[in-house]
Amino acid sequence: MSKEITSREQDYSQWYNDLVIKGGLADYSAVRGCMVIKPHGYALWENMRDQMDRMFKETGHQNAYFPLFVPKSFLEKEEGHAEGFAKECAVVTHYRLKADTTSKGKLIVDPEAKLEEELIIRPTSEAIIWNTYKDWIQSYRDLPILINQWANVVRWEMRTRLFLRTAEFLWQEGHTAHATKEEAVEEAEKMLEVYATFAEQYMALPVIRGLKTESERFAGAEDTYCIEALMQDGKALQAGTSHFLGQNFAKAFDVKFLNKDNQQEYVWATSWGTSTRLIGALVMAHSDDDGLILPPKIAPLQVVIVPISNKDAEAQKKINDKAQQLIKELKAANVSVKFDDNDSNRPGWKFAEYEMKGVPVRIALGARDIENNVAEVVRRDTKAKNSVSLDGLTNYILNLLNEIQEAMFNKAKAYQEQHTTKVDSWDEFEKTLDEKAGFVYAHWDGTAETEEAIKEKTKATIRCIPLNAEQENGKCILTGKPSKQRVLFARAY
RNA sequence: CGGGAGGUAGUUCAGCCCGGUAGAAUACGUGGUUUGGGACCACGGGGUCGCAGGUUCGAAUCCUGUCCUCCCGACCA
Repeated sequence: MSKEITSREQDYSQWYNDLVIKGGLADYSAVRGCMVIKPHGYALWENMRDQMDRMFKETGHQNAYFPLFVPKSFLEKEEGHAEGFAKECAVVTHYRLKADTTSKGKLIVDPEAKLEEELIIRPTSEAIIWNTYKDWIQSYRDLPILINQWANVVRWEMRTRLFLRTAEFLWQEGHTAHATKEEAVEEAEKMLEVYATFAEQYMALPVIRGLKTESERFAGAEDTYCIEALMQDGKALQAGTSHFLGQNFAKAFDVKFLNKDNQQEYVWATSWGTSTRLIGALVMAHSDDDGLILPPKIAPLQVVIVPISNKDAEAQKKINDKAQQLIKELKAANVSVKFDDNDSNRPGWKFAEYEMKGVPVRIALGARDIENNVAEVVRRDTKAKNSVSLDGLTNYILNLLNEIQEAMFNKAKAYQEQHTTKVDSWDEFEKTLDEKAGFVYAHWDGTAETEEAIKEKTKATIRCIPLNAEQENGKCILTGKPSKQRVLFARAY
């Protein structure tokens, strides 16, 4: 990342937008606040989705699908939930258009076709799902219900940004119902760990696991667990959340079950979600000025082979034959590989193009290499070039992909550690945020007022109260009141 | 909703101050030469200058209105 970019927020925004657009992930669309996810970006999402889906299934969940439309009255039922989302809902009021008799070729909303009850385009699905669970649950034998849905949701945000905050986005949302509080809490914590594992092992993105403060909690939740990641501009990004919903939705939708003692009880609930925002996290955490750098485990394309064309037909044939053989071997080893022999672009153009797209490994093959029985192998993360023997090249590539995956995580981890600071005074706190940015661990007196005052003064928020953190007596940096544990502060997206 | 910058070719933009034939780069098409870090030559297609009024012999350019986009704030479980 260039120095100029760190210095100004606007430049960083520009840098990020360029990476997303030139990296071929997505583009702005004709619809305000919505983006077009292009094939490269969608393939990346599919890889992430498939991996997470496997992990959900391994933890006993099943997929299902619920309606896009939520009747307004459903959304109203859980008060906190309704308030939290009311300001950003798209609303369907009519079901028909008709020709405008005063203006040829134009359509108007048919006033005759007004819906009796407005439909809200889901900003999240708790309401419609709990309305359904009511019919599914009678006895403790019906529990737990462990369901996940892959879907799109709409939140009418005032300001949007590619992947990070779009009006419509793709996500998964898990919704579970349990017989006991303990089981529900365990579920929420288990899914947080699934997210953290996915982020760290697949996205090469180190995260901090924690609990949100009351003011940052999900609308309708008792507790919100989250994973927080650090971006290269020193700002934090919430990368996934898992909520313990208590009995709030069960009470709102009257979902009771008969327990073993033949007594009616409200069901305990969780919900958890991650979205295409993770792609934004990936871009901001790993990329450099030459483009995206994608972790091998989720990169849509892991290896690209660029032939260095040659006028000599025989030499050219040798290059192509060798490339085909390589492709066969790599594919057999489950590596996704592309041979770009498109003649309309020269090698240099291709090098730059695949760097922009973040392909982890590039192999260049020219007549000179064939003569020496080698290939030029370049890794995207460090740009290191190596001349590698063609014998055993497939094994070399397999090892290299693993090495890149690991190196990317280590680099991001080191960055996070370097940009994590413990502070004990207000001056130190402000100075760190302004001059160093990143995560800041500090003591807080536990009140919402102090949290708000700190946000007001510095724009920094409490990202989370870290889980399993050491207990330590200290004084709140703002009020000086006693505190037992440091919390994680940062300026955030 | 406040502050700022913009809307001209598919894209990025120049031209506007000082009114007079609609421009560049890039992308695209055809042909050729090329190919080890974003090639070159030739020819070609492509724009009612955001929209609506006004001033003028004449408006991308000046005036008024209006719509939209982007960035920064506000907002954002």
